[in-house]
Amino acid sequence: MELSKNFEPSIVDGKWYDRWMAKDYFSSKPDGREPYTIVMPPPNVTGVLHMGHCLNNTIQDILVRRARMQGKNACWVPGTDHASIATEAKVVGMLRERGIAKSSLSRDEFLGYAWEWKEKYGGIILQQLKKIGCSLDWNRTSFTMDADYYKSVIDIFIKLHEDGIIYRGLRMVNWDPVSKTALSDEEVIFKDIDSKLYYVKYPLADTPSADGGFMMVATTRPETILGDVAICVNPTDERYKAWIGKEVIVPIINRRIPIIADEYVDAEFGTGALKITPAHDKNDNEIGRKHSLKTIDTLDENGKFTAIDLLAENPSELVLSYIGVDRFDLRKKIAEDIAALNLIEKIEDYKGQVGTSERTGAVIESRLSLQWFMDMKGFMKKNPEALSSVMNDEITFHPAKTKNTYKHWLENIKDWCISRQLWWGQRIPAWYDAKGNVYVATTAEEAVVKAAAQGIKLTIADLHQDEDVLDTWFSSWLWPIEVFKGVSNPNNKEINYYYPTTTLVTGQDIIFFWVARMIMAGYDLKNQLPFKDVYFTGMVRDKQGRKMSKQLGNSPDLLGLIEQYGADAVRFGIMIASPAGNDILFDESALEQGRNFNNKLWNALKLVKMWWKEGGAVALNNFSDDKIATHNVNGYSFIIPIHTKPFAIQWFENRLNESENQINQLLEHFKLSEALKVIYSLIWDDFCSWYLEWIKPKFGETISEELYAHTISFFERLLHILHPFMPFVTEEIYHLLQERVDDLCVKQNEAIAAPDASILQQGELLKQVISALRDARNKNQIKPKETIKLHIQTGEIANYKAIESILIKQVNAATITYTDITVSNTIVVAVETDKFFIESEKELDTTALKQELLKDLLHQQGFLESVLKKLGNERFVQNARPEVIELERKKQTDAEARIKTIEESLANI
RNA sequence: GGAUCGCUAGCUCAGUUGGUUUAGAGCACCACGUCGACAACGUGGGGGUCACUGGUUCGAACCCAGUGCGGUCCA
Repeated sequence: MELSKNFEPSIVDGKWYDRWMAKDYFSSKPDGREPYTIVMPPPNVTGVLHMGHCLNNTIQDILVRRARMQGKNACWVPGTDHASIATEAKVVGMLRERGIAKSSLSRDEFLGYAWEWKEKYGGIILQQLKKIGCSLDWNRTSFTMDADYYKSVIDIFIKLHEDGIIYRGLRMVNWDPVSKTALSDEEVIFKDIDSKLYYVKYPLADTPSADGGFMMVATTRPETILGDVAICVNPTDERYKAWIGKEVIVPIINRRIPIIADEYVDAEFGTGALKITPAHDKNDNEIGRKHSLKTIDTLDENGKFTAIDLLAENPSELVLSYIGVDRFDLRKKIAEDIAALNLIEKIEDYKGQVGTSERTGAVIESRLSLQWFMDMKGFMKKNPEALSSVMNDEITFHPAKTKNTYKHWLENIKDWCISRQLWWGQRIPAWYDAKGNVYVATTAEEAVVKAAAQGIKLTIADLHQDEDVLDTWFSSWLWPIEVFKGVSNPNNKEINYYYPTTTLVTGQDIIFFWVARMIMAGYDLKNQLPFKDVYFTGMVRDKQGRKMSKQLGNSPDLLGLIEQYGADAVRFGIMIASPAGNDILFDESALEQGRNFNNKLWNALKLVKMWWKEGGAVALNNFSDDKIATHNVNGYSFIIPIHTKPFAIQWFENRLNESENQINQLLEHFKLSEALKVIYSLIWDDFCSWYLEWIKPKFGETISEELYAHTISFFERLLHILHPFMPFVTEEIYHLLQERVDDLCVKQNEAIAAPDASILQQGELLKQVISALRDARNKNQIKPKETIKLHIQTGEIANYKAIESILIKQVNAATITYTDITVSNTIVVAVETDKFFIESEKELDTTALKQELLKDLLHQQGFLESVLKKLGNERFVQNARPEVIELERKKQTDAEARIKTIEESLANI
């Protein structure tokens, strides 16, 4: 078969994915093997594949494919998250485009549209994962709103309520006025903003004159002033000691409020006096509670002014005119109106921070609201393993530094607000009667029973269900358990086999949202960790280190890249530049490198196939082992091994064993990027640049059956090692190397022999000599086509006998001879303690040669000096470990020998 | 403001408990090369006071302290 010039992924990729699917390689069932389980972090059901997913899922695929080849029962579970707030926002947007307002729909109508949307767009992202080769068990595809899953979430809510962990309460929450829902602390992103600091005067009450003095307060939020209930100062602040207990007047509303003292106030900030607005600030609310102050709410759920709490005070026309004004306009308006009263001293520029909604970007309002919460401190008391298991590495975080972040969060954990004022999600199973009593139960029927148990007689008609749904993460935290039905059908065969899962791969950004909570759920519900290793990826950024965003337009079109470079090249590109836990600077040139690597493999295939002849595939065991024999060289008798195997085969066999051990070690430690680098260099440098060149026959000649069989077998081993990283190209070449029925995808690993250090060393010497001689040729402008005569002066002729034929070919020598003395009128090259004399037709440029040697001499002398200094230090000789001293002695003798060699060479010129 | 991580070649990063030839790789760069695998390539090459200042040690990129710069998380 004629092979194309380059590897063509677009033709190959889909073909193999279909075949793997047809053969059902990715589906897993419990059996006697050790399981290797990964649950995919479920992307938003309406999401599309981006670079972050690509990185994340490529890593998981590498781990899963490797486990599969190691003979483990690999199970990788796909699925999607209903992503309550994000999806609802999308559906609302879609409806708006169709001219439908959410407010005009009933809950059921809205959910109808939402499900329709989900069915239409829900699967897209999963289909895209097939394009990058993800070997997921598609039969297990799960969704966080599947019927069983939904019910499990509800059941867990009820259980935790019964445990006293979930409660309902009126608390300060983070309120998103755009999506009109409460958010958890984790969903609030703090951003730096430029704002103004307003210095407002609060006139002192009960003073005879209008100009009886005032309290000056600096605030960034004058729009909340009508909700002020006190002014607070630090009790140690000398400036204000006399004021404590007096009253001031709130501008515009003319409310009398007290001046109180609390340690919380920072005397350094602003004027040292803080206005207290318990309805609109978390800290103010704390102080308000501590000092039993009233709460006066002046902003509604849309972030617009409301006067409901003010009506009792008989507010002025001016106050009433604010009704319905948005908070940001209100800020300007109220500031102006206070200024008109001559009560603003000054306005300063101020750099502050505000919380914004992770989803809508809206500035968050702290708002007093009746919501459902989880008592996290109480929960942690019940499940202390959630922290200890991570700290003692039962659950190992990679990189380990993320442990600190985790610890800090858990030790300062706050209650989790789990209710959301949305419709898309699991509806809270709480039922209210007319008196406002609440019954937590799966159904209204059960709620009636619960009420009866409390002696309250109700019918279903008397109850209405809570309108709110649960935070998305309140369902995601069950993911590793419920994808195996561990909640809905406890102790089933699957959960007992696959759980705890093996490895979790996810972004650092959701360590609190998701990772921490899965660990908590694992211990609370299963009394077990949910996974043993957590591999955190960094964020994918662009070349300049900027976050990828729609606005910047710097997020590449992933599917376009796959089309252009091929899935393997994309996988390579993203993995080669991805140190564990660090952000990845994505650069398309890495994809080019991946594509070039594909071609390198492809061309190696073409070369090897050129050597194929009828009956070429010969079993390896047809060839006998090495033996030891005496050998005659130049009249001297040497004991040297007679290799029936050519040196190239021996060397590469050992090189493979060495590398494979190294790669396994790297992968055990999740150093995927480094492992790929080792594989890349093993294939490109050792296999292609050295091994294939060493065995390459002259044009028109063929290689021996032995060489051919070994080469095919080496190539297969390389493909095997590379397969988890680049599944398509490796499978394709595996099948092109020779006719076969099996697939690389499920080929099992074989035991790796220990490498023979002496052969590896000899290989290194050979490479070093070849490079040095080529360098010398290059520097002396000997053309590649011109042959040389090579004279070798060495104490170890045996070292060179086995590699002579390779050396001749690689440095284009006509002859090789061994010599005891310096050969005059030649280029001299020193490697280790051996000398090489290049005899050539070419006129020699002795000055350049001399300079080269002098430079080397200087280097060696400097080196020797540093070694001698060490050895001359008495304390070093006394204290250092013997093997370290031994090593330094060897360095010394080596350097001395080399200096001698160079000096002799210089004398010869 | 608190916590935390980092600073090694032009760029992105390795460097395992301090000693392994006076620091390694890939990309980029320079020179030469189009002999039957590969120019998306080959063969060579140049390039770093390991952020700075002190300390511990026979010995420091590595350990300790401080300074500077940058990132991330939390408030």
